[in-house]
Amino acid sequence: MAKDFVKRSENYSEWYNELVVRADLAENSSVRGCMVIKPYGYAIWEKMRDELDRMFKETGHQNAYFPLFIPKSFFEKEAEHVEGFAKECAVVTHHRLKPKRDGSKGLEPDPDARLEEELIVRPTSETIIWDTYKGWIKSYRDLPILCNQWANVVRWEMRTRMFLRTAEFLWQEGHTAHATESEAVEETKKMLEVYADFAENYMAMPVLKGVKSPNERFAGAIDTYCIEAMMQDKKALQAGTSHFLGQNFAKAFDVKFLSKENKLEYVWATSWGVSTRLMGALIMSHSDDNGLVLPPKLAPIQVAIVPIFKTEEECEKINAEVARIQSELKAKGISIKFDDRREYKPGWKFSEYEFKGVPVRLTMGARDLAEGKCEIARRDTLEKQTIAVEDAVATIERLLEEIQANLFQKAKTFREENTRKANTWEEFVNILENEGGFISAHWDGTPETEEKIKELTKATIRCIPFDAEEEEGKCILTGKPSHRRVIFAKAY
RNA sequence: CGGGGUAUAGCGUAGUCCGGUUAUCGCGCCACAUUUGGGAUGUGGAGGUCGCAGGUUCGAAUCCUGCUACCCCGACCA
Repeated sequence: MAKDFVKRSENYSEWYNELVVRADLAENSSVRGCMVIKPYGYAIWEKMRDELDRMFKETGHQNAYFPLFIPKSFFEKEAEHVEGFAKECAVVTHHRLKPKRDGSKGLEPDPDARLEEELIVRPTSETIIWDTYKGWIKSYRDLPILCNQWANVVRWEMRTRMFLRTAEFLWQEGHTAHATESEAVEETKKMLEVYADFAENYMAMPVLKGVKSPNERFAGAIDTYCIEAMMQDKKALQAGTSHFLGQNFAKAFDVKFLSKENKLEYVWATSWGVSTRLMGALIMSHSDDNGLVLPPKLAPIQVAIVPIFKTEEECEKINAEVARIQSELKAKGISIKFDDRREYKPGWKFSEYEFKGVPVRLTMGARDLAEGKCEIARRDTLEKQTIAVEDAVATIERLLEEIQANLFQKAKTFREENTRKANTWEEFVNILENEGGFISAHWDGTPETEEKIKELTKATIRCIPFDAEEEEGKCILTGKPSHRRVIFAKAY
């Protein structure tokens, strides 16, 4: 079974170049470009979802749910939005099947059951939500509306990649409505901060915060803010986006309100989302040749306890000793898997918890028991130490914090080591070819130049960092003046 | 949608060019025994519409035609 994991996961190696991850999180289903997320993988998603959900609620948001199907006409109302999504929609045209008319076996859509108007399986919910908000908003007293939705969406991509780009994926999408532009902009920024906080403090994944260039902007947005992370193969991954939509959707769906000044005004909007792509980001940020490495705050199992015994009598004695440690850890809210399965040998279990990314493993055998000791192993560094049983709880608690901090620091150092400045085109191309990673460089600010650079090198502007310093320089491609550096990289 | 490739047991595969005994091997699975501090060993066993549909042939995993699905490279994208 274990080796089976290894073989299958060789498919994942493309994510890491040389890295091989033995993680049995998901598998392709027979449906094109979709994936089945297996229980252990889903447990990680649930941990992420629960933390994000808590953060959303702490910032004043509520959950709601909107329909999966969106009438085609809704998409036609916002010009840029249609253009952005029209090429990748799943379209429902019929509501009934019947046996094939030519008598061959199989079914076909019943021509009599054709829908008057086609339904689109949501690729994102702006349109149906704004159509709904129209009925909710009459006065400034109805604002702001701060809703979030946990849902699945479908985008019929030409090419799919496990976790990063599947035809159907799980995500959350926040959609807010505000009375003023400044309040909406503030909301957009606030939610980007929530994402950055989550990425860095829970996923232990450092991110760059910034604004997207026009080419990379969300279809229908005035501005798209994003967090960008660097994976272990030095490619960039967009981990989350927060969009300031201006009054585009309010105008398209005619959502107006009476202000305090008794004037009829269009509503200001934002939307923001993160998806199961974060699972890919998590895997690609920390994993090593032995499998997954999970940050303790998101690990479904934080501590695995493996007793080693020959006889049932030994087993009982060890279990009794371990039970105490277990109940103390549980009281502190630490999740534990106590594994005294007879079916597998200890070595097998060690490997299993390693490729599942369990942060800490506690092992106790007859030898330890006699000496009042146990062995503690940490997943991030693979170090093992033997300690006194009475120190186990405190040691594990400290280790979990240490691992969380260490993973973040390691990823941050890696990113810093692989972020370089380029001042000329030669330098730029040279870094891309030989080093990879992020490149901080000047750009003349035009979409044409960005497009040209992408064509020549496959590198795109990941973001214009919020903290970019004012600095006079020349565009690496055109030599035209520029006032700040932007971040280029090859991206997923 | 363009270019290239693949489809044989739960997984990974040999055999296909050049048609011919009972379709190969490894992992996994089941039983028993010995094992248990880093993925145990031995013996025995179960498991197959050779992607689907036609065709050629005495005979097809193998040759021909059509279809479908998946993978890789492009264009697209969270």
